[in-house]
Amino acid sequence: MATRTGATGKQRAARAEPSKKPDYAREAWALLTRLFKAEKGKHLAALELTMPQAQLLLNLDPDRPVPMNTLADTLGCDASNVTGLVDRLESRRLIERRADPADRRVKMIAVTGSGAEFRTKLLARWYEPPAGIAALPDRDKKILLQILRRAAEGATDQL
Amino acid sequence: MATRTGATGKQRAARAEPSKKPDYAREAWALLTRLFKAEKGKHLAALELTMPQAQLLLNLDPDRPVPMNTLADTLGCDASNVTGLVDRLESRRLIERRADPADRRVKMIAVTGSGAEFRTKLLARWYEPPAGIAALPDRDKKILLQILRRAAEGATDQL
DNA sequence: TATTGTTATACTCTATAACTATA
DNA sequence: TATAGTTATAGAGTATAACAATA
Repeated sequence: MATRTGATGKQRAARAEPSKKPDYAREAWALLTRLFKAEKGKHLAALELTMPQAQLLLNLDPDRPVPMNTLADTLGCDASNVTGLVDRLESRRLIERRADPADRRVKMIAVTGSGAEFRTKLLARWYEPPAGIAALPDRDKKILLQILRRAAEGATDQL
Repeated sequence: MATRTGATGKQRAARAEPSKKPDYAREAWALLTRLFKAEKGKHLAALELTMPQAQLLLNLDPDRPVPMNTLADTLGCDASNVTGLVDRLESRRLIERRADPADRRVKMIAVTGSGAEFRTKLLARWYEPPAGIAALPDRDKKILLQILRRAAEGATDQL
């Protein structure tokens, strides 16, 4: 949105043809886009996880097993898909299938002891800000968060 | 997140054990992490592209074909992988293989006419900031970018 | 009948190794 | 011999459809 072909306010010259005005938000987002790719990739490689496996693990509560179909909903994928993801994570002893006494069709996914430990490491890394951001003065970090929170409020259910 | 076991005013006490102090950068990054997943997913679905296909397309210059092996380097994947990606994109007539007169082993990947058009749409979407950020007052956007640029400078080659 | 999880099947992405055709 | 691209193969992610067990 906001093409604003008029060309008026700030930008003095630079009214060649498309009359591009500086798009701060777009540039910021482009910057972040590149960062994300690199950061998440590093974490996944370090922990030998794939993105879907990490998502599954992050969406588990070590204290409360969840049915596989709930997991499929949470991850936004088909149930048949969850079977495979759980298979692989279970083979690493990070999670395990448990019976549900209330409904014998259901299998509850629980985080194992070592899985909980592993998940803690994952969680610590996953939201760790990139070096450049972590190195910002506290004041900047605070402003950054304030602005993003404002953005989150503004969008109905964006964040 | 943020268990804040201490339970006090601002901070002051709260020196239970982990003594968690508010981590602005971490919270900001967590916020952004969720946003990215949703945003990029939307774009890819809308254009019927997979992430690697989008990356390939974005890394092409419509005005200058590149050898496949260069593409493999750029994408950071194996050459055998590029073969398949190019196959699928070529079957959609978005790109095409061309001979290199200088070296008959090489195949140059060029963007087709409709491919260039398609890529323009992709590019427009790809770095489009989320609604919440786009809706921020211009002043906030500007500050956001300034801070991120500072972060980019700070990190040797982070961004 | 409806639901939960699995299996069968079919794509895509990914890497490694082997192969072709060039250099 | 070395390099560019392909093919063969294998494992992971994904969805759809069919199926078994259980509600």
